[in-house]
Amino acid sequence: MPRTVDHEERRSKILEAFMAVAAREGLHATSLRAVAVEAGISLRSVQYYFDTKVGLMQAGLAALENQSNERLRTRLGGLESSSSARARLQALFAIALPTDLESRRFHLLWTSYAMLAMTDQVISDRAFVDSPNRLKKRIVSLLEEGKSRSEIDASRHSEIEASLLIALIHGLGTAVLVGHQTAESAYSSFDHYLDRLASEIQ
Amino acid sequence: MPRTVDHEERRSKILEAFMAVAAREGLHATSLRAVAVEAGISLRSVQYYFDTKVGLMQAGLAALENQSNERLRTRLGGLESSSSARARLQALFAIALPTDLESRRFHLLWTSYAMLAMTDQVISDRAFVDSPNRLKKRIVSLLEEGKSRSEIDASRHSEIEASLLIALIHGLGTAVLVGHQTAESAYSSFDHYLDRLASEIQ
DNA sequence: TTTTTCGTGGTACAGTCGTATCATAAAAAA
DNA sequence: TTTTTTATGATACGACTGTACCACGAAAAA
Repeated sequence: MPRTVDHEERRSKILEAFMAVAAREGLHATSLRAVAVEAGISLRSVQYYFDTKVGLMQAGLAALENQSNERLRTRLGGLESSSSARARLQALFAIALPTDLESRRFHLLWTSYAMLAMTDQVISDRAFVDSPNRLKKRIVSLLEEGKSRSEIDASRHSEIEASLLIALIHGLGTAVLVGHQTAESAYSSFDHYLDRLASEIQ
Repeated sequence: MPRTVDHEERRSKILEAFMAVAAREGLHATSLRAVAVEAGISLRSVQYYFDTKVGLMQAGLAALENQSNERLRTRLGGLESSSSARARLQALFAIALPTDLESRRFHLLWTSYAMLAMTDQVISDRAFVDSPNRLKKRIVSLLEEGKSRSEIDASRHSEIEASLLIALIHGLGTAVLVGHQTAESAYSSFDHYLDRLASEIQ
């Protein structure tokens, strides 16, 4: 068998092209031909490595979340459990806020996938539940650690606070993405929120 | 001139069909023919009242926001300035949370439009900035009123708090829409948030 | 009554899409 | 060396899509 090509390498190259096109033209307007051109290969090759378009889109979502997890892991790993809970939440926010190209891409595409999943049941994989669950657990343990160090009031309900934080981060991200807020005002708002989260209940 | 038909009535009928199809099939998969079938008219008539597809989509966004504003106005008008700030924020949240069909439709389509606007500049009208501005002003004045009644600590920055509230409402809405949270947990989380918003700073 | 304009139906056109098919070069297996 | 398998190219097909065009009934205007 002449396996002179690395399938995994080809697939990730195509997926990278897919995400690039999707971020530029929109997820709905991403054709197999455009992906092929972006990757510098023929349409047939895209078909070869991802049988159908649905397959490519599912793999695209998985790749998007993998990339995001990786990004979170590397950029947050440096100060994991060494810094304060507040510093780590600020770092998390800085990573998540769609300011640079990669986070913009993630926010845009993830939300597009989410809306797509509401009408096309083909997408609603476990990819949409695994990754957010992981993030929530991470934040919960972060809050618990903060409590144990008295950085966060112990009466806070970590599960609820984590849900609030995720929702807030996503909401501020969307606001920045569509231009309702500047990144600076979002940072400032989030800081206000953290002030209140850390402070004692009256 | 035989103007036996009410243009405005025809247009709103078509727009209603458009939103129904878009909510069911997805904004990206909404064809003029599908809208025509949904409205019970011919493709030609859709073309007649909305020259181009772009025109229909722009009018669709405007109709969506009008409908949402109307909904907010009528359902919130009853307790405007008579109830507490907290009660009004809870009512606002109940209206915005995508639980019933209409709010689900709004959240899904508005977010779809927002993502679409990131790649297609045809959509980025002032529709995307007018309506959110109006909502923010409404919340700001609501908070100011709450301050004047000592329901909300006077040291709160109303602009920032309004931004946080909008982001949180949107974020929780998305979480409920995609199934990351139940409506009940979202209500509970929002209540926790209001607790902290109302309480004194330590 | 004649003329003009409005509203609508039917349909054709050019383009794009995902998918399937056929051929073929290259490399491993025999 | 012969055979088989892998990877890729080129291309065709049917099903859409938005848009344009033509015709015609009806009702207002003349």
